[in-house]
Amino acid sequence: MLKLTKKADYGLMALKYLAEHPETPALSAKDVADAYGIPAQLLAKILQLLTRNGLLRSHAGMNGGYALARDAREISAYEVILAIDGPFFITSCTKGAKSCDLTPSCTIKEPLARVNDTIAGVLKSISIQDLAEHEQPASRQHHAQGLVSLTL
Amino acid sequence: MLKLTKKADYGLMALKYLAEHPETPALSAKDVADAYGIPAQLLAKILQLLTRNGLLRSHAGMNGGYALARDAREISAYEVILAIDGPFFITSCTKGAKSCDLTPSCTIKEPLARVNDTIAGVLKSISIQDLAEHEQPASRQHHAQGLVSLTL
DNA sequence: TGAAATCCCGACAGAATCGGTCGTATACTG
DNA sequence: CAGTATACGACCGATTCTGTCGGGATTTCA
Repeated sequence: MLKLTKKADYGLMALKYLAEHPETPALSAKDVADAYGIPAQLLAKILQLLTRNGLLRSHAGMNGGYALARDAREISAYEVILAIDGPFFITSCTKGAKSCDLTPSCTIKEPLARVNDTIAGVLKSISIQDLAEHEQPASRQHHAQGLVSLTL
Repeated sequence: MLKLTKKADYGLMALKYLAEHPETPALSAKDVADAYGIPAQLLAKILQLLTRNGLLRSHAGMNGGYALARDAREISAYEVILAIDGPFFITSCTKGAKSCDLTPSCTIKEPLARVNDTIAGVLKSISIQDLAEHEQPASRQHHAQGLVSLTL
């Protein structure tokens, strides 16, 4: 659990790819899809989503394609994920400010909301630029206490 | 996206409930389920999972039920989620140390692995105790730079 | 010993979500 | 006008998730 959808992954990969090719004025969905072996039509839809949300600029016609709408430093992973997967919230009962569906139960959500915020914060702190040069963003100081990634 | 399954939610709620009732030697799955309006049989399975993973101790027979296997302070949200949902990883292609399926593509995962570690760290830092007394754990110093939870 | 309470666990069905495809319409280029 | 490309809705198959059922084992207690 707690994983990104493939779509979000694809989206991040695509933006990264665009960030790595600043010389070309635009890259088509197919170009990017081929570069990574991603289903082209699927990626196309994802890029359209990103365009709708203002992260990309698109241009139809020959030599058209997509380009970053802003500097790669100004686009966060958070925005990308939000644009593609919609608003996320770590808790399953997510009716905005509303409490849990029927039961007055989920007293658990206040603490988890802070976890959610923390995650969002980390995601916001990661830019496409950071992905492109894949090494420590170094701007981050939370090298997370020891973590050897238990993930089993 | 990026949300816990209901099972994990239920599991956390149940542990919290147990932590809040230290006087009783054991609570049955039904007791907890009724307290929150959770499907009893489903919760039963979840509690069994937690027992198998050493987070709970169970006792059959009349007046049997479940109790925390350790102090609430010594059980982290991370363990609970791990026990219920299995190992998670934020990236979708998660073949352990292996890289992405076919394509040599996912250069995106190294940075995201660090995000994953950060999330895991936060989750590890939250104990059932923290959930029970639902206020700032205060042990956390990353009050996450400003975050107003954009989650839309 | 027998009944009741309770945990244990595998199998399964319905629903939701996700991944991916198709078809068509629209826009731009030359 | 022809070709390239985006835009977008509909749809389907696969997986995952939620919840239920049924049968079994263990403990308590009368």
